[in-house]
Parts: sequence; structure tokens; C-alpha cells
Amino acid sequence: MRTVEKALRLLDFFTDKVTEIGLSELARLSGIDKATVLRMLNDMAETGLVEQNPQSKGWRLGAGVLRLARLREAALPYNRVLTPVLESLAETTGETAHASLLSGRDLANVGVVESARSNRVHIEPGLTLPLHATASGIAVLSRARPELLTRTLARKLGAITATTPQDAGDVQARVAQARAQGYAFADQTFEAEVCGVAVPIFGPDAFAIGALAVAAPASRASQPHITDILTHLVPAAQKATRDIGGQIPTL
Amino acid sequence: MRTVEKALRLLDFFTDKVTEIGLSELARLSGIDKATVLRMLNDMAETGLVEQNPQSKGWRLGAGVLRLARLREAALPYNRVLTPVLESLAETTGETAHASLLSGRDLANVGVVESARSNRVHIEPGLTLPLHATASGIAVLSRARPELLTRTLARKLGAITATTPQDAGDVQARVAQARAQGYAFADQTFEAEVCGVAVPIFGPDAFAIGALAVAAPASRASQPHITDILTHLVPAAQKATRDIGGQIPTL
DNA sequence: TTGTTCGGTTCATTATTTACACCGATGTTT
DNA sequence: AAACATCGGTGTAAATAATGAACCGAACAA
Repeated sequence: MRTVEKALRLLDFFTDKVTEIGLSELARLSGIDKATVLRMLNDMAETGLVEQNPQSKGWRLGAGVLRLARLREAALPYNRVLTPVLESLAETTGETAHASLLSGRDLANVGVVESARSNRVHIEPGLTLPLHATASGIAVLSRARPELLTRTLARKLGAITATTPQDAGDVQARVAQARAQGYAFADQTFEAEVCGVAVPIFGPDAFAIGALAVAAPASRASQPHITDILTHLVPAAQKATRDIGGQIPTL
Repeated sequence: MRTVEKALRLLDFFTDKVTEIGLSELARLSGIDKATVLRMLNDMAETGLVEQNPQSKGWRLGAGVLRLARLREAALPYNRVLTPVLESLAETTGETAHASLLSGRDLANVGVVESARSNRVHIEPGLTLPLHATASGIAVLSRARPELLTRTLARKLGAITATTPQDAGDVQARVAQARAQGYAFADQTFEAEVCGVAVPIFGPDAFAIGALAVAAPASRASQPHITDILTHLVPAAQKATRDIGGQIPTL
């Protein structure tokens, strides 16, 4: 189908753990012919998006992504703004805090500050969060442009854990509840043993562009603890929205 | 020709200053048909590489680049390693220091620490440095895989300032000199009134993968000052090479 | 009104992508 | 050592996907 998108989807196979992938393996993972994958990789290498390890011949993300991130950050300094908010949030709640932004079909994790406790939730840098299976995703859907919800529900909702909502109606109900409450709660829908609470961050047009979230071990996610987290999380998200030049919706 | 590369080249029109570009303007800049540009942008938006400002309809770099940069940094923490080196370099030399890495055809600026002086060189974040027209580029070429030099000389060498070397032989001579000296010096070949000194940073195979550089106003670039800069720059680059797991060539 | 410009859509033509078979090299298993 | 896999990479003919001109409605200017 669309060659450009197919090529860029190759990048999704790189994760926190899998930092280098060989040609044949990438072809296998993507289901695309080796020759095609190689041409795509070479094209992306020309612009620095990926690079080849000269020794192992494996491919990895290139230095160009660092440059692009600097450019983006120079234009919209979200990282600079969100990091202090995350730090204070992690400190006051005693739990791991993270921020994510809408990026294509789903949410991109763009900042994490882990809790100081020894029993804490670890969140991988650069993780992609599915909209339907995370507190952040539900929070965003509850306040994003309405098209996003319909588009998301139209796609197949993959099960990540046993409690991941897969039914469109189920997701819709959670979104409605989040909208009513002003926050979303997720009980191990993305990662076992982890609960999440999330509040939307708004753009200049008062639609959600991302979320601020706190993740706690399920064993610690009692109702009072969640309530306590929210007393810190809600104002933090308001501050984040303000600091990035966003607009909190009036109703 | 190659659609993927053409699409990614669109990103090169985003700079420090030009952070948002409309469809028609981008088509004009790139010389590609509007319909094609739009399809490419939509494809890139699906993966979060770019995003559209819903109000102005203009396009800008997307949140996905932040995610990719985090992934790359988790795998190869060059930024974490280079930043302290740059900071000490800027302090000891009293001039702006920057680091760049090979990224596709040319060098990508991936770190800058400006001098504390009031008369200092400003380097735009995310700037792309042509290999033939900067001290960093010449330094890299002097120690990179030989193919890079031949490939670079084969391309047309654009003039950026009046003193930019455009003749392949001229560039080659500068590269040879840099190799002999261990550093490269550039007198206003990229930016008027700015001189640069650069030393290569090496990868695990003892080929250059980037450069560490110091930029000074031309008015201050006396021979003794350059010599003084080098006494700090050379060890700094060695430390940078060591810290990123690189190998300094033996001869 | 008339004329630009904008973002976006359509569709027939065509040029580009695609996938198969194949290559030499490296490494494993028998 | 022989046989077999697997690797990264290449060349090709076939077919699919990219292309660009014309066109649309909406803003805005003269």
C-alpha cells in the first residue's frame, strides 16, 4: 500500500530492548520482502533516520532522530516544560509519573520520572501506548477531537493483558466515565500488576493532545491512595496545559 | 525516484526558524506536486513523524520524533555522554562548543553549549552541517571510512559563504591536512565572522562517527587562541570517544 | 465581480516498487 | 569435510502503487 508509511512502520520494531535488527529479521517481523526492506532502510539511512552498524551489519535508529527531536523541542519545548512537572509529581505521589503525547495512531511516551521507592513501576523510555488499553489513552480519548475516538474504535482493539477492554462499547463506556470524572483509571489493562491514573493535557484549541499519568503497583492502588494521587495529578496536568500554551475546556 | 527518501527530505525544510509549513509552500520548496506532498505528509503523520496544526492547517514535526530520540538515547546514550564534555569545553575555552554526528549524507548537530561571553557564537539547535564546508565536516572526513570522502566529493559542493571550498581538490587538501594535524580549522567557510576548530570522535571500529568542535568569532580567532582551544579540545574529544565506547585509531 | 491563494480530492497514465530467484560468505550439523 | 542453513545483498521482469494535471469550495484582495 503506502510505501512511505510501510517504511516508517519498520521503526516500530525498535524498542527499549531491541535496539538493533538485522535485515532478514526485520523482513520477517514486518512480513515484507527482504529486498524491499533493504531499499527502505537505505532510503531512511540517507536521511539519518536509521544507520547500519558496520560490524554487525545490523540496523538501528540513526543520529538524525536526535536532530529532529532538537528541532521539535526548539519549536515546542514540551520536554522542558513537562520534566519539572513530572519530577514534582513523582515526589509528591511517591509513584512513577509519565507524560505522553498523541503521535500518529497512538500515544508516545515522551517523559518518565520514576518514583524513589524500591517497589515502583518501571516505564520503558520511548514506549508506545495504545489508546484503548491505558489510562492515558482513555483520558486522551475523553477529551480529544471526536474523530479520534471513532477512528480508534474502528481499528481492532488488541488484548495486551487479561483485563484489556476489547469491546468497542466497553472502551466507549470507560471514555465516557473518564470524561465525566475528569480522569481515567486503568486496572492492569496494559501491564499486569500495574494500575494507572491519567488526566488529559490540552492543546490551544482545548482538545486533549496528551496525558499526564501516574502508575502504581496494583498492590498499592487502594482507593485512598488513588484519591491522594489525584489531588496532585489534577493540578499538575492543569499546570502542564498552561505551561505548554494549552487551553483548559470550559465545560 | 525513491519515494521514501523524497518524503523524508521534506523534513529538511523544517529548521530552527521555520517550524511550521503549509502544504502549498512545502510543495513549492520541494518542487514536488501538492497532491504527492500531501500524501507523504499524511503517511508521516500516521507514524507521528509530523503533525498538522488543526487551526492553521500547517505542518510541523510530530511528537513521534521525541519518542524515537528517547529510544535511540536509551540504546546509545550519546547525549548524556557528550553534554558534560561540551559544558566543560565551553567553560575552559570560553567559546561555544558543539558536537555533531554523521547522519545520512551530512553531519547532524546533536549538542551545543554556548559560551558565557556576551560576544559568542550562536549555533542553531538541530542544524545540519555540510561535510565540506565546516571544520567538523573536514575533521570527520579525515578519519571516516574512505567511501564517505569519495561520495562527498562526488556530490556538488555548494557555496555557503565566499570562502567555502567548492573545488574537490581543495576539500581533499584540507582533509589531508586535518588528518596530518589531527584537527580541522575552518575560517568562515560556513558562517561569516565565525571560525571553527574540530576534532573527530571515533566509533568502535576506529573510524570517525562525528566531531567535537569549538566555534569562535573570527575577530577572536588568533593563532594563540586556537592553540589554546586545541589543548582543551583534543583531550575532550578523546574523552568523548572513550565514553561512547569508541576506539582511537593507533596510527 | 474578478482574480488569487489556500487545502484538499479525483483519476488516468506511467514509472516505481515489488517479489522471486540467485549470489557469495559465514556458520552449523552431520 | 560434506551438506545444509542462514546471513546480507543483487538483478530482473511483472504489476502495483506513485504521480501530476485538472478541479473543488473556501478565504481573502483588488
